[in-house]
Amino acid sequence: MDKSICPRFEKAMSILSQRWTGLIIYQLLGGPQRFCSLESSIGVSGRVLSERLKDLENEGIVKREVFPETPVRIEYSLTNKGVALEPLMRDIEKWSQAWLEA
Amino acid sequence: MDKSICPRFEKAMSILSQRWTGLIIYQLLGGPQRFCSLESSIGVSGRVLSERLKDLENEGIVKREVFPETPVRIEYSLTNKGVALEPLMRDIEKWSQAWLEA
DNA sequence: TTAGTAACTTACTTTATGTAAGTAATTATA
DNA sequence: TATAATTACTTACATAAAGTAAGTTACTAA
Repeated sequence: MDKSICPRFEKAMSILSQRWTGLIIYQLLGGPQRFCSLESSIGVSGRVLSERLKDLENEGIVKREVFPETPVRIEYSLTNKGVALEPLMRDIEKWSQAWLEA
Repeated sequence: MDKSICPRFEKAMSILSQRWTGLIIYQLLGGPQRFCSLESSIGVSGRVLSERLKDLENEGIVKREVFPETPVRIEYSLTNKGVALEPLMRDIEKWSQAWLEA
Protein backbone atom coordinates (compact mmCIF):
# COMPACT_ATOMS: atom_id res chain seq x y z
CA MET A 1 0.00 0.00 0.00
CA ASP A 2 2.53 2.60 1.18
CA LYS A 3 2.08 6.32 1.78
CA SER A 4 -1.07 7.33 -0.01
CA ILE A 5 -1.62 10.28 2.31
CA CYS A 6 -1.51 13.81 0.95
CA PRO A 7 1.77 15.40 2.00
CA ARG A 8 0.06 18.67 2.93
CA PHE A 9 -2.28 16.83 5.23
CA GLU A 10 0.66 15.03 6.76
CA LYS A 11 2.46 18.31 7.25
CA ALA A 12 -0.59 19.82 8.95
CA MET A 13 -0.80 16.81 11.21
CA SER A 14 2.87 16.95 12.08
CA ILE A 15 2.43 20.54 13.21
CA LEU A 16 -0.81 20.02 15.09
CA SER A 17 0.16 16.76 16.71
CA GLN A 18 3.14 18.28 18.41
CA ARG A 19 2.50 18.33 22.10
CA TRP A 20 1.08 21.71 23.24
CA THR A 21 0.65 23.34 19.83
CA GLY A 22 -3.10 22.81 19.88
CA LEU A 23 -3.50 24.38 23.29
CA ILE A 24 -1.23 27.27 22.39
CA ILE A 25 -3.29 28.06 19.30
CA TYR A 26 -6.52 27.63 21.23
CA GLN A 27 -5.38 30.06 23.89
CA LEU A 28 -4.30 32.61 21.30
CA LEU A 29 -7.74 32.51 19.70
CA GLY A 30 -8.82 34.49 22.75
CA GLY A 31 -6.41 37.28 21.85
CA PRO A 32 -2.72 38.11 22.13
CA GLN A 33 -0.91 36.71 25.14
CA ARG A 34 2.41 37.04 26.82
CA PHE A 35 4.87 34.24 27.39
CA CYS A 36 4.27 33.86 31.08
CA SER A 37 0.50 33.82 30.80
CA LEU A 38 0.60 31.09 28.17
CA GLU A 39 3.01 29.20 30.37
CA SER A 40 0.73 29.25 33.38
CA SER A 41 -2.61 28.88 31.60
CA ILE A 42 -1.71 25.77 29.67
CA GLY A 43 0.82 24.32 32.08
CA VAL A 44 3.66 23.86 29.65
CA SER A 45 7.28 24.26 30.69
CA GLY A 46 9.07 27.43 29.58
CA ARG A 47 11.64 25.34 27.82
CA VAL A 48 9.11 23.70 25.50
CA LEU A 49 6.89 26.78 25.17
CA SER A 50 9.79 28.78 23.85
CA GLU A 51 10.57 25.99 21.38
CA ARG A 52 6.97 25.71 20.22
CA LEU A 53 6.48 29.43 19.78
CA LYS A 54 9.56 29.55 17.58
CA ASP A 55 8.29 26.63 15.50
CA LEU A 56 4.87 28.22 15.14
CA GLU A 57 6.45 31.53 14.19
CA ASN A 58 8.52 29.75 11.54
CA GLU A 59 5.36 28.13 10.21
CA GLY A 60 3.73 31.55 9.98
CA ILE A 61 0.98 30.60 12.42
CA VAL A 62 2.06 32.78 15.32
CA LYS A 63 3.38 36.33 15.32
CA ARG A 64 5.74 37.68 17.95
CA GLU A 65 5.57 41.38 18.69
CA VAL A 66 7.90 43.41 20.85
CA PHE A 67 6.52 46.56 22.45
CA PRO A 68 9.49 48.68 23.51
CA GLU A 69 7.95 50.04 26.65
CA THR A 70 9.65 49.93 30.02
CA PRO A 71 9.65 47.14 30.89
CA VAL A 72 9.50 45.67 27.43
CA ARG A 73 6.36 43.72 26.60
CA ILE A 74 6.32 40.80 24.20
CA GLU A 75 3.06 39.52 22.82
CA TYR A 76 2.23 36.43 20.87
CA SER A 77 -0.77 36.36 18.57
CA LEU A 78 -2.18 34.41 15.64
CA THR A 79 -1.56 35.35 12.03
CA ASN A 80 -4.36 34.86 9.47
CA LYS A 81 -3.01 31.39 8.88
CA GLY A 82 -3.34 30.77 12.59
CA VAL A 83 -6.82 32.24 12.87
CA ALA A 84 -7.84 29.95 10.01
CA LEU A 85 -7.49 27.08 12.46
CA GLU A 86 -10.44 28.34 14.50
CA PRO A 87 -13.09 26.07 12.89
CA LEU A 88 -10.92 23.11 13.66
CA MET A 89 -10.55 24.17 17.28
CA ARG A 90 -14.31 24.61 17.54
CA ASP A 91 -14.83 21.11 16.19
CA ILE A 92 -12.51 19.72 18.80
CA GLU A 93 -14.49 21.64 21.41
CA LYS A 94 -17.76 20.22 20.08
CA TRP A 95 -16.43 16.68 19.90
CA SER A 96 -15.08 16.85 23.41
CA GLN A 97 -18.42 18.14 24.71
CA ALA A 98 -20.34 15.43 22.90
CA TRP A 99 -18.10 12.43 23.56
CA LEU A 100 -15.98 12.94 26.63
CA GLU A 101 -17.00 12.67 30.25
CA ALA A 102 -16.70 15.65 32.55
CA MET B 1 -4.14 33.23 35.47
CA ASP B 2 -3.65 29.43 35.71
CA LYS B 3 -5.53 26.64 33.95
CA SER B 4 -8.72 28.16 32.64
CA ILE B 5 -9.01 25.55 29.90
CA CYS B 6 -11.94 23.15 29.86
CA PRO B 7 -10.72 19.73 31.01
CA ARG B 8 -12.66 17.95 28.28
CA PHE B 9 -11.01 20.06 25.64
CA GLU B 10 -7.65 19.33 27.20
CA LYS B 11 -8.42 15.65 27.21
CA ALA B 12 -9.40 15.75 23.54
CA MET B 13 -6.17 17.55 22.75
CA SER B 14 -4.09 15.10 24.70
CA ILE B 15 -5.53 12.27 22.63
CA LEU B 16 -5.31 14.00 19.28
CA SER B 17 -1.91 15.50 19.83
CA GLN B 18 -0.30 12.14 20.38
CA ARG B 19 1.99 11.43 17.50
CA TRP B 20 0.25 9.30 14.82
CA THR B 21 -3.25 9.25 16.31
CA GLY B 22 -4.51 11.79 13.79
CA LEU B 23 -3.19 9.86 10.83
CA ILE B 24 -4.52 6.58 12.19
CA ILE B 25 -8.01 8.02 12.56
CA TYR B 26 -7.79 9.68 9.16
CA GLN B 27 -6.85 6.39 7.51
CA LEU B 28 -9.65 4.55 9.26
CA LEU B 29 -12.19 7.06 7.94
CA GLY B 30 -11.64 5.30 4.62
CA GLY B 31 -12.84 2.02 6.10
CA PRO B 32 -11.52 -0.83 8.25
CA GLN B 33 -7.85 -1.64 7.95
CA ARG B 34 -5.43 -4.27 9.04
CA PHE B 35 -2.39 -3.67 11.18
CA CYS B 36 0.18 -4.07 8.45
CA SER B 37 -1.62 -1.80 6.01
CA LEU B 38 -1.85 0.99 8.59
CA GLU B 39 1.79 0.44 9.36
CA SER B 40 2.91 0.88 5.78
CA SER B 41 0.45 3.56 4.71
CA ILE B 42 1.25 5.98 7.50
CA GLY B 43 4.85 4.97 8.10
CA VAL B 44 4.62 4.38 11.82
CA SER B 45 6.65 1.70 13.55
CA GLY B 46 4.84 -1.44 14.63
CA ARG B 47 5.88 -0.81 18.18
CA VAL B 48 4.11 2.53 18.38
CA LEU B 49 1.17 1.53 16.17
CA SER B 50 0.35 -1.31 18.50
CA GLU B 51 0.54 1.07 21.47
CA ARG B 52 -1.67 3.67 19.79
CA LEU B 53 -4.30 1.22 18.67
CA LYS B 54 -4.58 -0.03 22.25
CA ASP B 55 -4.92 3.53 23.54
CA LEU B 56 -7.54 4.37 20.93
CA GLU B 57 -9.42 1.19 21.74
CA ASN B 58 -9.38 2.12 25.43
CA GLU B 59 -10.72 5.56 24.55
CA GLY B 60 -13.54 3.93 22.60
CA ILE B 61 -12.46 5.54 19.35
CA VAL B 62 -11.21 2.43 17.58
CA LYS B 63 -12.68 -1.06 17.50
CA ARG B 64 -10.61 -4.21 17.03
CA GLU B 65 -12.28 -7.15 15.38
CA VAL B 66 -10.92 -10.65 15.02
CA PHE B 67 -12.19 -12.74 12.12
CA PRO B 68 -11.39 -16.37 12.91
CA GLU B 69 -10.64 -17.41 9.38
CA THR B 70 -7.48 -19.22 8.35
CA PRO B 71 -5.29 -17.34 8.55
CA VAL B 72 -6.93 -15.15 11.17
CA ARG B 73 -7.76 -11.62 10.06
CA ILE B 74 -7.76 -8.67 12.43
CA GLU B 75 -9.39 -5.42 11.42
CA TYR B 76 -9.36 -2.02 13.02
CA SER B 77 -12.20 0.39 12.45
CA LEU B 78 -13.74 3.52 13.94
CA THR B 79 -16.54 3.47 16.48
CA ASN B 80 -19.24 6.15 16.35
CA LYS B 81 -17.09 8.21 18.66
CA GLY B 82 -14.29 7.85 16.16
CA VAL B 83 -16.41 8.63 13.14
CA ALA B 84 -17.55 11.78 14.96
CA LEU B 85 -14.03 13.08 14.42
CA GLU B 86 -14.58 13.28 10.68
CA PRO B 87 -15.54 17.00 10.51
CA LEU B 88 -12.40 17.81 12.39
CA MET B 89 -10.28 15.80 9.97
CA ARG B 90 -11.95 17.56 7.06
CA ASP B 91 -11.07 20.89 8.64
CA ILE B 92 -7.44 19.88 8.79
CA GLU B 93 -7.64 18.81 5.15
CA LYS B 94 -9.14 22.15 4.16
CA TRP B 95 -6.68 24.16 6.18
CA SER B 96 -3.73 22.27 4.75
CA GLN B 97 -5.00 22.82 1.22
CA ALA B 98 -5.54 26.51 1.81
CA TRP B 99 -2.42 27.36 3.78
CA LEU B 100 0.35 24.88 3.12
CA GLU B 101 2.60 24.66 0.08
CA ALA B 102 2.66 21.54 -2.04
C1' DT C 1 12.27 -27.75 4.19
C1' DT C 2 12.75 -23.04 3.50
C1' DA C 3 10.77 -18.72 2.90
C1' DG C 4 7.04 -15.52 3.56
C1' DT C 5 3.16 -12.90 5.77
C1' DA C 6 0.43 -11.06 9.66
C1' DA C 7 0.24 -9.25 14.14
C1' DC C 8 2.53 -8.45 17.41
C1' DT C 9 6.48 -8.07 21.53
C1' DT C 10 11.13 -7.28 23.39
C1' DA C 11 15.59 -5.08 23.89
C1' DC C 12 18.14 -1.33 22.91
C1' DT C 13 19.08 3.54 20.96
C1' DT C 14 17.77 8.11 19.91
C1' DT C 15 14.80 12.02 20.40
C1' DA C 16 11.51 14.79 22.96
C1' DT C 17 9.94 16.61 27.08
C1' DG C 18 10.16 17.86 32.00
C1' DT C 19 12.63 19.98 35.97
C1' DA C 20 15.24 23.11 38.01
C1' DA C 21 18.41 26.50 38.06
C1' DG C 22 20.54 30.52 35.74
C1' DT C 23 20.56 35.09 33.15
C1' DA C 24 19.66 39.95 31.98
C1' DA C 25 16.86 43.75 32.30
C1' DT C 26 13.86 46.29 35.01
C1' DT C 27 10.72 47.39 39.07
C1' DA C 28 9.01 47.11 43.81
C1' DT C 29 9.83 46.53 48.69
C1' DA C 30 12.25 46.75 53.30
C1' DT D 1 20.73 50.66 49.31
C1' DA D 2 20.25 45.86 49.34
C1' DT D 3 16.93 42.27 48.58
C1' DA D 4 13.24 40.23 46.31
C1' DA D 5 10.25 39.88 42.33
C1' DT D 6 8.83 39.72 37.38
C1' DT D 7 9.41 38.79 32.38
C1' DA D 8 11.27 36.23 28.74
C1' DC D 9 14.06 33.41 28.04
C1' DT D 10 18.38 29.66 27.96
C1' DT D 11 21.20 25.86 29.80
C1' DA D 12 22.23 21.44 31.93
C1' DC D 13 20.65 17.37 33.32
C1' DA D 14 16.96 13.48 34.06
C1' DT D 15 13.11 10.98 32.49
C1' DA D 16 9.67 9.58 29.13
C1' DA D 17 8.36 8.63 24.42
C1' DA D 18 9.45 7.05 19.92
C1' DG D 19 12.40 4.68 16.43
C1' DT D 20 15.07 0.44 14.95
C1' DA D 21 15.80 -4.07 14.50
C1' DA D 22 15.34 -8.54 15.78
C1' DG D 23 12.38 -12.20 17.77
C1' DT D 24 7.79 -14.81 18.35
C1' DT D 25 3.73 -17.48 17.09
C1' DA D 26 0.71 -19.06 13.82
C1' DC D 27 -0.25 -20.15 9.45
C1' DT D 28 0.56 -20.63 3.93
C1' DA D 29 3.00 -21.19 -0.36
C1' DA D 30 6.93 -23.00 -3.04
